[in-house]
Amino acid sequence: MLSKKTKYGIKALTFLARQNSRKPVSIATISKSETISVKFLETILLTLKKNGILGSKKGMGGGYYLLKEPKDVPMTTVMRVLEGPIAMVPCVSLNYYEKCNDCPDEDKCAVHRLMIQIRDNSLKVFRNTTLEDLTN
Amino acid sequence: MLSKKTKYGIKALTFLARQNSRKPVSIATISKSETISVKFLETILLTLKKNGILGSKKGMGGGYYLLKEPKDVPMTTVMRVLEGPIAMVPCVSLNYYEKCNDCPDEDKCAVHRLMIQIRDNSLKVFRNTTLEDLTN
DNA sequence: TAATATCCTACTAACCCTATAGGGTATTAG
DNA sequence: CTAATACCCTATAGGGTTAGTAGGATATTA
Repeated sequence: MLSKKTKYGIKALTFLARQNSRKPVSIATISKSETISVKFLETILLTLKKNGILGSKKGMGGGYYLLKEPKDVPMTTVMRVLEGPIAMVPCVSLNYYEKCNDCPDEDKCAVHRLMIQIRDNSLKVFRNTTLEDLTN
Repeated sequence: MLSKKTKYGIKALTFLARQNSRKPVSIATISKSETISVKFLETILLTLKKNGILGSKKGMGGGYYLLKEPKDVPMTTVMRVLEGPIAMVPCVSLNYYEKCNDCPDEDKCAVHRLMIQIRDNSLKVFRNTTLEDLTN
């Protein structure tokens, strides 16, 4: 299941990507437009900022803005920041690999081989989709 | 993330699929071979039975066995029984559809359109993979 | 009748997710 | 200089799910 955090995060990013200019947009504005709790959205945008996807400006006229052009933000990056690993099991994760404590031989593990296929397909989609693609 | 329940379930099913005969195999036997807690495995096999994937026999020489040939058990069925919906969000689920309370127009929702692609790719893999494929 | 093995429900401890609270800090306008 | 705006940051609470356990009931076989 996709977390609300990720869902809201993607919606907010898409909203920002749709803006004509890259001027800061306040949390309140995004919150209203996308029907997301202000406080919850605040924490989400903060993690997007800490992970180099958004920039911010404080004070009057401040808000959040994209650091890159929407076409240069692949969904792999967004998903990893918000949702964590793209793989369904740690033993097939590229960025967060972890060995299973059961399972002596990964190559012979049915779950392992099945989940590699799922991971590869998901990766293909996320890699080939940018924020720009989501604005249409 | 794939739940342990699903992971163990798939391993147990694969173990059963690898048997030459369709004679009952006891929980204890599967438990030892796959390093899964007996009690936990018990509940998993029970749900597989209740959902028509496994049959069982009580008493001495009893155990669980596949009701169909491995090649006739697609992973879509297994995943839905153990893990639930294949889709990452209810609004793109075929079997467990649910409308989002935010989001007035699904066709215009970025998350919706992205997750349909993920669902379609996962479905393709699960549909084209049977228990037999996992035994190799 | 004793041994084997599934059946079934309930329970608990741990963990994660969602959301909120409450104050701190930087910036801008007047 | 001051007030208003809006982000920054940490902590926490409540609810839900997951992983695993307990303990007895029931059916089958030898």
